[in-house]
Amino acid sequence: MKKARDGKPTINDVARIAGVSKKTVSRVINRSPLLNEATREKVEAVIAELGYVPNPQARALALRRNFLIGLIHDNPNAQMVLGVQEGILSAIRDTEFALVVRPVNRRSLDMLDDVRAFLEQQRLFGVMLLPPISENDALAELCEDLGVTYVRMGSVRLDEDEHMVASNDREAVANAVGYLVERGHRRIGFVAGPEGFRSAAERALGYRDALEQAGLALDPAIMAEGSYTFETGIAAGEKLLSASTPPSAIFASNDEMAAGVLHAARTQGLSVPEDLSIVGFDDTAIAAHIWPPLTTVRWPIQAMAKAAAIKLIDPAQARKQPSHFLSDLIERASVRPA
Amino acid sequence: MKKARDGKPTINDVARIAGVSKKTVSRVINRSPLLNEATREKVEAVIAELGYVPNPQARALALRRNFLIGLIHDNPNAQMVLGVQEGILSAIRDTEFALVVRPVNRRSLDMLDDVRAFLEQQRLFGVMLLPPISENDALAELCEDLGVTYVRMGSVRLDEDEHMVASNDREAVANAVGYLVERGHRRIGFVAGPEGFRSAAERALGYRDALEQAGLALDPAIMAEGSYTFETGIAAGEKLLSASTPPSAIFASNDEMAAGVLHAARTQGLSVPEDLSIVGFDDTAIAAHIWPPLTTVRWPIQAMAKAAAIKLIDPAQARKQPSHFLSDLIERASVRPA
DNA sequence: TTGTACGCGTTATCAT
DNA sequence: ATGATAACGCGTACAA
Repeated sequence: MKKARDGKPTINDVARIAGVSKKTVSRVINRSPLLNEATREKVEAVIAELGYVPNPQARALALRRNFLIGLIHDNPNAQMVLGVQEGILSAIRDTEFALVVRPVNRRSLDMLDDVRAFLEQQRLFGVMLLPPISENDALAELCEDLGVTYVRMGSVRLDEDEHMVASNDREAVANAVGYLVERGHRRIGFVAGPEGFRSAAERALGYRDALEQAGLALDPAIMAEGSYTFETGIAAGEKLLSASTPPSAIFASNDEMAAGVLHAARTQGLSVPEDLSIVGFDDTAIAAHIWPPLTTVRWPIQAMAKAAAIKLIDPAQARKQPSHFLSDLIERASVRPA
Repeated sequence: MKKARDGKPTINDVARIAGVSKKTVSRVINRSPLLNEATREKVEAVIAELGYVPNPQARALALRRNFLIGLIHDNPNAQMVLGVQEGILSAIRDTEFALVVRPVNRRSLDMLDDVRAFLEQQRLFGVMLLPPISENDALAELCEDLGVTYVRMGSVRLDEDEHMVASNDREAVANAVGYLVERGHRRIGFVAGPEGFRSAAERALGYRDALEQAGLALDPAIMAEGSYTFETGIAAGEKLLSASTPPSAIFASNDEMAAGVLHAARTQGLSVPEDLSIVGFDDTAIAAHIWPPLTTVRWPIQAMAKAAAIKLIDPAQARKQPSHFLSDLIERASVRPA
């Protein structure tokens, strides 16, 4: 019999000192109902006294599953990734789960192999997939094959409810453009996101919906595509503003591009919102810090991430978690009536 | 004897099929030098064939240490946290280490208890501490007590080299202000960061150094303090610009406040950089996206984080890693000669 | 209600 | 150079 030598106290130390068996201590830890109240209290006292904390590695080995949940992402934007991390943390706070992050490179050819190696090596409890890589069905399939439960975050329903948490970008954009229509804008330009991004496609659909709803026709002359960057936003803005009949308002599919449009407008001597109204998407930090502050659409990122994490770790609660979230329009100062 | 039943193959499966003992397989995995080449190849063939990957939980248990490194931070800004995560990942790529993140609340009274619980529960290999909480000595002491190795990132040398990776904010700010002096500015305002932040104090010292070096006197009328936010930047800007002799240039201790100063200038009808030059600090996303793009100072965050991670996981390399890093001045368009 | 004996997958000790 | 056997800390049958 060894004493509590150097390291942390173990379940054996607790059992020995409390004068019970390991199993009893184990029952106390796992809140087994069939336990004598007196025994429980005695054991709990010893646990407190020793400052005993169960070793998660040993638990993981015995239970044949660990308590790590992974976040796999391709850095869509820093604000979003951090928001997700906060959301997950709020779900696992006061549990034994921890969050391990794994940035990957979407453009890399061996991205899938990279993820596979990661999952096989770490044997995570489950993973969360962030857009845009969450849109990759092969990735979800890989998780399935490897027996790693997963939840995908996305701009639209990509999977079954238990594997999915979605914002409804199409509807959110339709609302935002509708907001412009309500304010009298009839010539509304659109800056699309890059092809291949599901979010970009959804947002484009939302734009069409709103125009159709308002009885307005699509006009390619005031539509452009960017790649979600500031620079491509400038280029898109220049194109739309040089149309023979330029728009009185522009919806850009993300804030970076909206900032680019703003820049292009300013370069052409236009005032925002006096001469041009602009609406963005994402509500990243830029939105509030450019001038004028940008009216934009915000995902409830933390709430979505929290719901997703709960789906992952708590099957009992999973069904009760919403799978669909509505985005809010954040009204700031970049829009005025036509 | 069990077959490779349902789950992943184990070391036993490999040993049985290769016709050797567990220990031999273990030796192969751990690259023990005293091994017959033929045996090694035979075992490696079986490993490849089975797709065997060692179980990290079992290893952790046997070795009595795991391979998780923690990142504890209080979200100074999203860009920085993500940069650090990337840096750490580049250091642990192709190793068995994984990164677990733990955001904490600096203002919470039980922040220390929170971290203690986290460390006791997860038993991490080591942790990285980000500013501003890395400046908290009690936190470092806690890690020490719990036997968790740590490395702190900060704006100045806070600890011994093996526990520290520092940018030299004082020198960086002195350089930035000197850059203004070189361009003929003699009346240079300063927006300090909040009291209690070591970085704020260091940056203020850098400002004083530069003025002294240039033979300029400190003038409280063109100095203000903010709390690293956009709004406090506006307030500070308003104060400085309403001085009886307003500054021709302003150094703000971070980009958010610089953006606020820019906003204040614009509100007062001033053009930047024609009427006022502005320099910020951090090179966050805002810096490049406001108009005019902000000249600012950039930490080599990823390089610092990578060095810090190597110090943590590889004692052999630790000494060779630099502990001090120089920040770069990023010249954009918010400065012009006086 | 509580305890005994064994398994989880790996490494370490000490032979051989 | 290789193997038998005992840890590592915890959970679970199955008994008692």
